[in-house]
Amino acid sequence: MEKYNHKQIESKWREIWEKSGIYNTDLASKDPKFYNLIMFPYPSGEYLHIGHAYSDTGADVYGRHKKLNGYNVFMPIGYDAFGLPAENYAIKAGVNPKESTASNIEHAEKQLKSWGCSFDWSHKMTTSAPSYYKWTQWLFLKLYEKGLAYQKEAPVNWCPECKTVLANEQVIEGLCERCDTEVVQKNLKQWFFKITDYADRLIKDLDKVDWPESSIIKQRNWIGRSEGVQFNLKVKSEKLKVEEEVEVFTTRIDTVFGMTYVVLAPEHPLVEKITVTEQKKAVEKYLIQAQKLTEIERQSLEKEKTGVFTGAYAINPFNNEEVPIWIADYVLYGYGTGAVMAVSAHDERDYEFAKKYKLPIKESVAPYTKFETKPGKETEVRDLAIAVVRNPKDNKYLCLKWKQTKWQAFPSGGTDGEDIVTAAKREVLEETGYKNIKFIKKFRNTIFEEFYRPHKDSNVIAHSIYSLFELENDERQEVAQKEKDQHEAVWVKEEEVENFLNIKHLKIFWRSLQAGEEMPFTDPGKLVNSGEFSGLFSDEAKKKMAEWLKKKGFGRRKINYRLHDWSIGRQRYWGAPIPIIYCDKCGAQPVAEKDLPVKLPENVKDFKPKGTGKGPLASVKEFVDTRCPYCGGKAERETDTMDTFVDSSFYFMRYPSVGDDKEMMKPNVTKEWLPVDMYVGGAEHVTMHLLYARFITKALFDMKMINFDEPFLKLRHQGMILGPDGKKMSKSKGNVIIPDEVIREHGADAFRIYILFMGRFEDGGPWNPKGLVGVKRFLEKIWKIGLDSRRSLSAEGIPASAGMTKEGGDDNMGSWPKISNMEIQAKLARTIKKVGADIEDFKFNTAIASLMKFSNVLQEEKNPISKGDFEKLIVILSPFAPFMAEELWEKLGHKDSVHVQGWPEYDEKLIKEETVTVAVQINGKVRDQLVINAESEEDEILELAKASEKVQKYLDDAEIKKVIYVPGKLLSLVIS
RNA sequence: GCCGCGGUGGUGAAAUUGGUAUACACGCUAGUCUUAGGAACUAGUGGGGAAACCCGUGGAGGUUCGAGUCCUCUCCGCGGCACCA
Repeated sequence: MEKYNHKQIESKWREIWEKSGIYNTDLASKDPKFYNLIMFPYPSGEYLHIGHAYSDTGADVYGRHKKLNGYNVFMPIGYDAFGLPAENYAIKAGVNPKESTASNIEHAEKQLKSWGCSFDWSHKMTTSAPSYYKWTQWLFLKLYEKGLAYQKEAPVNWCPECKTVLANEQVIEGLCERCDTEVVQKNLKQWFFKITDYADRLIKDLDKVDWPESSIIKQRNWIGRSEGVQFNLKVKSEKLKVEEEVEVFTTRIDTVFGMTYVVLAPEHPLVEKITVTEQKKAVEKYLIQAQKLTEIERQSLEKEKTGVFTGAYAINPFNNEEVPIWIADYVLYGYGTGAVMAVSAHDERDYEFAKKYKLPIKESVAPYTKFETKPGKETEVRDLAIAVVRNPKDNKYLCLKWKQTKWQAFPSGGTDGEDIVTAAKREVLEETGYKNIKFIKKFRNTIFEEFYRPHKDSNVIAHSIYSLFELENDERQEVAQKEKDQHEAVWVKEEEVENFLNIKHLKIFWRSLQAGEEMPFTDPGKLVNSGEFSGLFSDEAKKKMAEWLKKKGFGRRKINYRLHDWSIGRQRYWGAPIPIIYCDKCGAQPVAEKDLPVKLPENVKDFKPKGTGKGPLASVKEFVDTRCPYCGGKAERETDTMDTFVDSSFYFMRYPSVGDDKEMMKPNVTKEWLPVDMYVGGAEHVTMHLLYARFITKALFDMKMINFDEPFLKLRHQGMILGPDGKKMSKSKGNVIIPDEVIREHGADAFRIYILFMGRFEDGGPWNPKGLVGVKRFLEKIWKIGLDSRRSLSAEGIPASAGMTKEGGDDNMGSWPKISNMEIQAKLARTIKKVGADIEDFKFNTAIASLMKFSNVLQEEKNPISKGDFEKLIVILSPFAPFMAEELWEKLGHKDSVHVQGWPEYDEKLIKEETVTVAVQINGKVRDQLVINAESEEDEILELAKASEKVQKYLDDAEIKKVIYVPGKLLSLVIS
């Protein structure tokens, strides 16, 4: 029999497919469209690694399944070829990036073609080609027209190694994402895209897409919307001649009565104006010190907070109190107003700072917990003294276990006009009998608790004040019977108190007690010491206080975002030049559309970055010198190029229109083919590429150039394939696996199946080729079933063993039975259903498992499968093993391709099991299994179960109290 | 610290979403065939026990007739964010 030779088969079909263009999509076809997109590869000089193959294969299986289901599937491919990594590679190799990119692409293409993916190569494009970046520049002009591209002097992230500006998203823990160099801040005039204008819609429209929930959350957090108020405080400083105000942003206006100082970021413009003479020296010293710190040092959490007093004061508009104004670098100039109101009692950072500089701490919000109350009953408001008695000898706490209710609590009671400490002491004596306890301290915060008291049949709102005592000795007096009936005193170990008393809601109190100092309370609660707002809950207070500020003209509601505008200028050679011309007379002028593309000069000898703040293009005279498009006078070109993420923010819109030199997007084709139906790629792109692409889409939507405002309807991520050592693959660790060798040895089909079989698509994990043999066996099994004539029947259905020649000729498919036996028909139907459903869910691993299971059935089965049914198997196998499926399809006598067939139909009736196995549980444990007719009723099954020997053993003199029947699954008996 | 994901046999992993835990595969053990096999096939394979049974999804509680799945707490691993007021 002909052996399965993957090399021969795969190269044969690769060639045939390429010639016939079977995967080239007719975009004008009437079939329903399906835009199946993968994130296009970045040919940086490394081989495409196993992660690319993984992602593309998953997407390909999905796309092939769609195709078999009648969709006109478009799976284009191209190269993201501009940008830093490609350029750095070229510099290292000592060649022009254009050359190295071309050879990198050539190599990547070989790899991509070996994977057997149904890419449409006829729509290929490369972002570094003038025919592409013409549209990158065009996009820039459109955004410029709408005021969404602008220039400003701004502190930017500067990588001294790459000698360029980086977007915030490209700075990872203070280091350059490409070369791990420490990023520094530099003030430069920079081009930005105004993505912040879209912040709200970028959050809101996440509702419209089918994306992994975790990615939606990641984007939402990245944009970081927070609602608050912004308001002004008058500044008092001997230095000021005119009145000044400081504006602050807060999300916790409800804590404003607790403000004890104000902090300005060191860069804040007011710093200079308000600092008093006396403090001038100290402030200057601090500013110099702050400036020296790098971004990482400044942001490191371990670093103790530092700051300096300006000598000036701000006036809290709510109570006209004067509070000192400090400067501290824990306040960021880039967020909000660069100034904050500090409330040390209710904010961790302010608390830490206040503690260090001995600034006052003032409570304005108290914890409030509402427990179950009984509506209709009288509600009493009471001051409650709570006694926390600690035994210093064994570190246990005195608690009460209530008898009528489930309460477990500290001794406590109403104050009845006494002072808190006296009341607490008295309660301990009355309730527990302990005579000698020593007062240690009183907890600062009042804690509100609302609950129902069964022993008094009323509700109470308790204003609880906690006091700490230490037990001096064991001396006790007799406890009154009345008290004894209600509760019993117990000593609880410190580590058990939290659970015993169920005081989760008192966490702040308990933590403070343990820390030996009172920690800030940062949750919402009930306002205290807050003038007319006292008594309100945080929620209402926020509203009322915002209204109050607005009415008085001090401030307003404000929404702030963590997201910054997208800095897109790069002082590098290998990118699309920004199409702007600077004229002495007319200023910055956009290049006319008809003059696009502004070509990147090719014969540049020195394209290395200079580190001067200007890119290498600045020294190419022929490039720089030009004419003003407005007045025609002498002018100079912008020499920055665009961030690569601009290239990739619209490529998916360009694909269907590739080849059109007049328009970026042909209206008809675009309307038909976009948005993208399925997008597959890595989760590492969520806060960069995916966010930028959504922004650009919305901007173009607003310009009425497209009729959709979300580019990717469905998104799926592949997991990360790690090196065999379980670590992230990297060249330096020497653990990079490239798929080429695996494919050479085992074939693309085996590789595709194995990589998808390893685990859940979105999980990934360490690469371990051990299991590949199993997949190989599976493929060879199918191959044999298809080819081995010994397994086949004569046309009359007589088994081969009954007389047919044992050895058929090579390539003889033998003859097939007219129909498969019922068992096989049923199992095939189930397999078709399961595989289809699993692919749709991206559960490729279980789809493959069910194919394997079915192939095992065929192998064990003495009566083989009919030709028609075997063909169905080949069709559902074809997305996973496109080469072998095609070869077998041909061997079965077909002239057309297996990849253009229809997904096989199956009879739902076949799927229903005739008999089912029902488990019989007794008190939750499986005791027997019954094989019964699937149609059986509960009564019948119960009788059968009772008749079972195994069940009877348990039923002896026991009474069946309850019967639960889950149809076709299990019968659960509860017996006494 | 915050947000998200995960922890199941010797290994990679399944589990219809509250219904017989370990499908499928690797590995291992035994056997068949073979001159031989890193081949193929057959049988077995969570742990304990001779068996009846008992125990088992990181750990501790809870809800339920029934929990890998839900709730509370906790430990560990991974990813993201990180002084965002």
